[in-house]
Amino acid sequence: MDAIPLGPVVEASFYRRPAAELAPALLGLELVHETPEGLASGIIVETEAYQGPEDRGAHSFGGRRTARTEVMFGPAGHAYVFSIYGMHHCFNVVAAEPGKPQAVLVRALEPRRGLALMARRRCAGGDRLARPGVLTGGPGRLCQALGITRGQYGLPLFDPASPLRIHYPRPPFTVAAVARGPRINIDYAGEWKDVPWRFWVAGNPHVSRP
DNA sequence: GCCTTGATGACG
DNA sequence: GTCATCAAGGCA
Repeated sequence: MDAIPLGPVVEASFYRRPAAELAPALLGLELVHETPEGLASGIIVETEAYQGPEDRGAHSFGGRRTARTEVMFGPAGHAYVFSIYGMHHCFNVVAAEPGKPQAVLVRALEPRRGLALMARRRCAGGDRLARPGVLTGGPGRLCQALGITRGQYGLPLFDPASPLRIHYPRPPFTVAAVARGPRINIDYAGEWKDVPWRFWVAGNPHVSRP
C-alpha cells in the first residue's frame, strides 16, 4: 500500500461550502501528514460540522474571534487545530466563505499509510492498537497517530507543498452509505446538541463510537 | 471549563 | 468480555 503513489490533492474550491455539507463530503478522502519521521495517512471515516456563530456547540459561537479561532474566519481548506484537556489535540477543516467561522472536526480515520510510524506515536495504546478503531478512532488519537499538533495550525490542506494535506484516495475508497446522528460531547450546547451533524461511514469499524 | 483518552474496578 | 466512573493536564 505504501508504495502506491498518492492520488491528486483535493482542490481549494472543494471546501468552500457550509460545514454541514462539507462534513459528509470529506468522508472517504485521505488525510496525509508528512514529517521528517515519514509519511502517515488515513481515510476520513467520521466527521462533525460546527456552524458558528449561531451554533452554540462551536468555538466561534457568538462570533468569538481570538488567536485560537482566527483561522476559522479566513478562507476554507485550512487546518484548525486546538488542544483540549491539556494533553490532546483536535484537527478541523475550515469551511465556508471568509468571514463565516465554520469548521468540520475529523473524528476518525481508517489507517492507510505509515502504520508502523502511527503505532510508534500511539505507544500508549499498547497491545490494543491491533484492534480496529484504537489506532486512529477518535479525534485525539488520530492527531497523535499523524503527529498533528498546534504546529500545523493554519496549514493549507489543498497545497501540494504543504506537509498536511487531503488527497483523493488511491486506490479508491468506496463510501457505500453515510450514517448521521447527534454530535459527541457537547452537552453544554442546549438545543444545538441534538442537531444531527455527526457523519460517519456506515459499518466502518474505525469510527470512534458506533 | 473544555469538540478526550486510558486506567481502574464493578459485574457477568 | 462489557460498562460506568474518574483523573490527567494546558490553554483560554
